[in-house]
Parts: sequence; structure tokens; C-alpha cells
Amino acid sequence: MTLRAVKGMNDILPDEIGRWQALEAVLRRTFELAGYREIRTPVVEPIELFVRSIGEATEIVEKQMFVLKREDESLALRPEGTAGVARAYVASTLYAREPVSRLYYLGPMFRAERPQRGRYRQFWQAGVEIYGDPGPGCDAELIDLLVRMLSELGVQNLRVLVNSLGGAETRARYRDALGAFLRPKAAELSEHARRRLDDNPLRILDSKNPQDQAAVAGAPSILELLTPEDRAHFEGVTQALTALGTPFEVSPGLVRGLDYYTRTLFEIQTSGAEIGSQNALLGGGRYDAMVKELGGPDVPAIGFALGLERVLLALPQTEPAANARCFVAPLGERARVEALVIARELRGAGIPAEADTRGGSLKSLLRRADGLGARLCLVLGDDEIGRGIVMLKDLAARAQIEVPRAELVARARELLASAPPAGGPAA
RNA sequence: GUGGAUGUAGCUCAGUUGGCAGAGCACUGGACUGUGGCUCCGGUUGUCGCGGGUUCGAGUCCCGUCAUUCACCCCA
Repeated sequence: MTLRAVKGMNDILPDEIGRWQALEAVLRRTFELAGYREIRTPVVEPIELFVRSIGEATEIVEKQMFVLKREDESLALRPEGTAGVARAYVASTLYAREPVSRLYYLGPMFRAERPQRGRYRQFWQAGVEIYGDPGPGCDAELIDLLVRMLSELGVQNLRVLVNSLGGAETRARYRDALGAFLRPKAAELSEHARRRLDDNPLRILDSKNPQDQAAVAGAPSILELLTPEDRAHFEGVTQALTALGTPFEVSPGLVRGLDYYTRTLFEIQTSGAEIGSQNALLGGGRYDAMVKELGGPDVPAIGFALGLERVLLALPQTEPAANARCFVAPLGERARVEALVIARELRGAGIPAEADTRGGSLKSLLRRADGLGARLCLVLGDDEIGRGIVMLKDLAARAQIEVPRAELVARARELLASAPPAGGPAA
């Protein structure tokens, strides 16, 4: 019985890691250019934190948490990032040090759902949180930043959905109104939706079931029930987005399964089939009540989270770039040790270098160099050692020159700095 | 959590009414005693997911199980 990775948790192998690192670099650069600083919080938190922030009756808290019991502690692997960051913000009294905190995070999250394309039990999220700015300007700025980032990454078919849930008062009123509208139509709803009528009728709005969609048509919109303050905020967001030239759709049916959201709610989807039956690349919104709920002062907040796996699936596949590596191919016993010395010298000069230690014919060594995607191959045997030279091959150019041993590093550096010939090396 | 599909070499997949386990790619050796990507010739690679059943005989049929995947659900 071979050991496997835990269901829904995947190894990221070296062949794929380049795409991950490239995406992570874009995320960090985007956030840092916009004034966000990284925060790293624990992967494990007290269950109580998620119950209080995400909501006791949510799917995530009820069914999807990986729970750890240790002595008298009840812990959980974090199912999302916002709660932990908010906890850290309160616990370290960041609010007392600066009026506005702009934070970002990047790391693995855990939810025990049935795995599927674009949905895993361990998955990576990157997100930001802004504390202390009541908006709506920062709401719009954040959405605009994300739309531009995804476009620049090359994600096609973006849809930007924006909605407002208003404050607690609006939300309660809307629940009642929606319940009153749907209850007479209970017979037309799917069984699943019917069960939600009492505990969370808003979720029926984004059901994919055609039956539910039909029943929901003509339902009152939450946007009609916003208080004047909520309405002014939402208009501020949409006006700023328009002024920024960010395309968006007002989507009164947009709802999220986390209880903490207030006012602005947004989601960026791709309509392509790349991410399977999931369609959200990122989602977020305002959660003005959470900091206080967690024992901090009354500080408003907004944030979002992006699924790295989903963005990678939605991204165009790129050819791996030919690398600037050197392969050192020794022929014979004497050359073997010398190859190690040469590789060390090259690395000392900042040139990625690998010396062969397995031996074999020159033909197989050259194949090995090709297989690594190396740009240069250094060949040395008894002949070269006797003459104090090394054979320096430019694999891409299919050319070779004899180079005095002492000039090797300098000549290799020159070749690597020059562009590979047209036609390029084989991938 | 519910329903469907699929599990055969490192990868992609064939495998007929049940009758010797296959191909391409990859890897490797040679043609070319020390010159790579193309070509040609050869070679290595298997718990047919796992367990049971039917049968003279099971990759093939039946039952169970696990995994993957698709849809629902959920969400990033």
C-alpha cells in the first residue's frame, strides 16, 4: 500500500512551480505598489474565531472545517484568511498605531469539500484587507486594482459583479421581504432551496438550479431596500468605478456564504470553462462590524481573497523560457573532478551550473544537457585538460569554441548575455 | 454531502464473443572509438487501482471498496 497525499490536497511539482512563483511575484508586486504590507498569521486558529466571524450557520463553519482537538483546546485549520488577519489586527492593536492599515496575505487555506477542478481541500489564497477606511473610494480602488491585475496577467472573459448588502438593518429587512416573496412559491423551489427559506433565504438567489432561478425572477432587489446611507455608499462605489473606467455589472443576486459581509460585495468571474464548474476567481466585500465583534474598536474594513489555483487554471499556458544554465560534461576520470571545480567557479560568478556526475558517452552527455534546457555545455576530457582549455558549446547556436581555462567564466558570461540565435533552442 | 463517468508502463491511451500484456511518447544503447534536437535499428519499463466472486481460464463478467473526474452543492 503506497502512501498517498490526503484527498483534495496536492503536491506542486517542480515542473509547475515556475507558474506559481511567477503568479505570486505579480500578486506581491501589485499589492506592494498599492501600499499593502504583508502579514503572516497562523494556519491554525481557535474554532471560536471562525464561528464568531464567518457565522455559526454557514456551510463553511458547519461542515467544511478541519477540526483539531488537543487536550482542552478546539482548533481548526483556517478555511479563509480574513478572520485570522482581523484577529491579529485586534490582538496587536494595530489600530492604535496607524489610522488606516493596508495588509495582504498569501497562503494555504483548508475546506473539507468534495474536490473538483478548481476546488481543493487545501488551496491557496491571496488577499488584502483595509482597516480604518469607511469607503466608498477605497472600495472602488480595490476593485479596479484587481480587474487590472487579472487583465495584465492575461485572464480572458472577465466579469465584474458588484452588489451591496447594506448594513445589518437593511439585511434583516431584506430577509423578511425575500422570505415573504418566496414562501408562497415554496412549491416551485428545489428541495434544497426550500430548506434554506428559513435559515438563509438570500442564498437561494444564486442557486444554479433553473427551477430556483425561475422562482426567484421578479423577487425584490436588496438595492431597493438600502437605507439612505447605504445607498449613498453604493452610489459612491459605482460612480468611482465608472470614473476609473472599470467595467462592472450591478448584480443584486450576488450573495456570499460568509455572514460577515456588509455593504459592498463583489466578485470577479471568468466565463471560460477553464476553472470547471466554479466561476469565481476572487471575491470580497466590506465587513464593517467584524473588528468590533472580535473585541476591537469600531473600525470599518474591506477585503478580498483570490484563489491561486483558479487563476492559474484561467491563465494562458506559457512555454517555459530557455534558461541560462551551464552543463559541464566531463569525459574520463581526470575530468570528473575538474568538472566539479568548474561548476563551482561558475556558480560563484552567479551562473547556474550543473556538472555531470553519472558519466557516459559524449552523445548521452549532450542529450542530458539538452534535456535540462541548458544554454551552454562545457566539454572537457584528457585532451582539453592537457592543453589547458575547455570546449565551450553554445547549444542554441550549435557552435563551439576552445576557451583557455582561465577565461572560461568571462566567456561563458558573454555568451549568456547575448541573445540566442533566431529560431531559438528546442524547448 | 448527493448523482454520473473513468481507473492498463513514468505520460497519453488501445486491448475484439472471457484465451500468451500492447502502441506512441519518454528513458536508454548503437549506427557515429569525442559532438546534441532529425532519421534508422535494438533494449528497459506492469500489484491491468485494491479485495472478493463466477469460470478450466478474468484486464474483459458480477459484487464491494478506494482514487480520480464531471455535475449538483459550496466558494476563492
